[in-house]
Amino acid sequence: MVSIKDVAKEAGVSVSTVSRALNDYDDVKESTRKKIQDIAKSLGYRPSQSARNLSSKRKENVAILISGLGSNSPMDEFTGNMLKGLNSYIQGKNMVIAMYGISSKMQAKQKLSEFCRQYSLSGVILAGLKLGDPYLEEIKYTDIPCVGIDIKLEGKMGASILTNDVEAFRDITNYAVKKGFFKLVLVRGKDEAAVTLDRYEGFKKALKDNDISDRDVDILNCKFDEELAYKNVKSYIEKYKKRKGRAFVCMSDLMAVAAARAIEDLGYRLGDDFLVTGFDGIQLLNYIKPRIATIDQNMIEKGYEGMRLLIKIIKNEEEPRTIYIKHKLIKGE
Amino acid sequence: MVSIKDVAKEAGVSVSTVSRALNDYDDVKESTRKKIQDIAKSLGYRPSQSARNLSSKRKENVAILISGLGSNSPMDEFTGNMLKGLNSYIQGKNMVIAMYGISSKMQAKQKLSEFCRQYSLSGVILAGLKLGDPYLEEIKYTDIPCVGIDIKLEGKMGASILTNDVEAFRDITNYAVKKGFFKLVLVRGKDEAAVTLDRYEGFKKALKDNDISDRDVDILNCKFDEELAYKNVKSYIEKYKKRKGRAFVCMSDLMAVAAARAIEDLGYRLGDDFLVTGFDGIQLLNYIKPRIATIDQNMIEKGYEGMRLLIKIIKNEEEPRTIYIKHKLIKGE
DNA sequence: CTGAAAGCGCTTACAG
DNA sequence: CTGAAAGCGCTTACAG
Repeated sequence: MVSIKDVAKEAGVSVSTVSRALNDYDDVKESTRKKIQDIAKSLGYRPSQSARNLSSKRKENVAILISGLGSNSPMDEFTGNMLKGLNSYIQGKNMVIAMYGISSKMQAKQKLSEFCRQYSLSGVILAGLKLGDPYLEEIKYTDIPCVGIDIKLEGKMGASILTNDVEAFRDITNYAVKKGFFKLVLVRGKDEAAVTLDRYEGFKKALKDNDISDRDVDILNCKFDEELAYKNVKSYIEKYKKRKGRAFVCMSDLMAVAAARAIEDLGYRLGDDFLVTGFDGIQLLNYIKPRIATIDQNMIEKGYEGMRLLIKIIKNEEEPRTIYIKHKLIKGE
Repeated sequence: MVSIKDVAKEAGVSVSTVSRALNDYDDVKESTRKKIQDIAKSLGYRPSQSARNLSSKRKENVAILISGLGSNSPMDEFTGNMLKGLNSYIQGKNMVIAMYGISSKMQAKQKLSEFCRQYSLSGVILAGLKLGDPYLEEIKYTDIPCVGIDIKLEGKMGASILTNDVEAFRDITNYAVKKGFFKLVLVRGKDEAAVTLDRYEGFKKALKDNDISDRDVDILNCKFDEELAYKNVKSYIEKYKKRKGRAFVCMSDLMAVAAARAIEDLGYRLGDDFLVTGFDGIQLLNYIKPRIATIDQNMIEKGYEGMRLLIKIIKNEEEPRTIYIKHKLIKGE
């Protein structure tokens, strides 16, 4: 295995010169640099990251820490796309990102700062964190740049990449109303999720936008559970048989798909008798007919922006901040 | 940041003793070890991986190298689930896995051995590799343990985790026949893909199993392309209007979904007039009615086994070899 | 512009 | 059972 020494020997210079030449220090004669670069290349020399981490202070090692990876359930589309986004940013930048699974349990055992020291990390992206996770608290006081995906990070080093759930849900609700459905049924997510509250706020804003009174609104608490959504929507319709013309405004696509199924199973026609809208923008919707309107959260973009911001923060070229990724309304049929 | 020195000082011993105590060497007095462990814990000490990599020969750093991550398309379910599987193996094992995107282009620029040296890797899992990728050739002669997911790796250090595509496709074809469909239409993938050839072989075996002659078989070349499958199936049926009772045996679920759509769009009934079978076991099928029969490739298990095998090989507890992950026939409606 | 030298935080023969 | 010391492969003040 070829080390910096081999390059130095071959080039007839000292290791310090090799190091400076390869790291683009400007106090190296151009001809020397050229020679060293050529030799390094021909030898297939690659500096050991470990040695670098050990000797250098300024390092740019980043990692994505994902909570909930260890389980045996299929990977959700959001996380997958976010990973894609991360990687598309560093692609070609000669960078590398490590991925670590962090359960709530392990967060309790090892502090984030310890973790970062152990793996020489100078910044992390955090995904899948839940309210109440230990790292959330620690981040408030840490000096390691952290970027939260879909979770608000506090503290002077905490940055966040979010969807503006309030506005997004307001948009989709307004869309339903514009389609002519003035009586709304909110298919709601679970209360513990921060997004539920935001989306609910957006819902209420849309009500105000359209002067819709609470009497024209019902709420089905479905906790982001498909089966529950199916059951609740079904029994809701059965209960109020004659009351067609309602829009089921759902807080997730999966609940929307379940709602649509319930409606069709009862013999009603989608988009006509009832309207269903979703939220998330998952692939599945491309295969369900008629097309359900939804909000695309643009997870690839979130991953990309998260990575970009993290790098900039580490390089001191940007300040930690919250970035809202533009959502996109996808119309239905 | 607390280092091994801090622990040593606090414990009143030398750093060598701390190192040996924490690494479970057996030449340390039990009381000393206990004291050191307690102090290390209370101080929140974590050994620096970089320092370890540099000083120690035996290391167990592993990484997953994924080709095709840099693109902007959504992450496919297979890769996502495979990642889940990997992580579920190392979960709780106090291990960590790095993830690197490797395009074909970058493979040409940096040899695998150089890559592994740069990041102190003692073994890698390779996913998404295509026939003809540079690393495939290099692996034949490398001494770094490599595990290929869904790709056959050669050489004394090459291991592979595969689906037995021949048997799996034979199974699903037999299933179609058992359902009473003796006239088969193979909806074929692209020729360049290794799996296409294997699945075709399985298809032919099933023909033999059931004494089906070539005259009762048609082949639609659809290249794993949904639109092509839709078009081809549609025009095929239109051409032979009266010939109902055929089974479209598809080499992928997505093509199967397209085929099913084509059939329904023509006004025929699925499972009755025509049968459609898939291959892969993607989530989408859970939402399409009637349920399309398929083969579940069990990607989570593949990731899990890949990780397990790699670790064992590195520890010299198992030899590199090919493992076929059991596929599962999922019946349709 | 270049080199000698210290040092990063560990591990591991070696000596006792 | 324990410690002193060398060494892993780099980076970076410092001297010239």
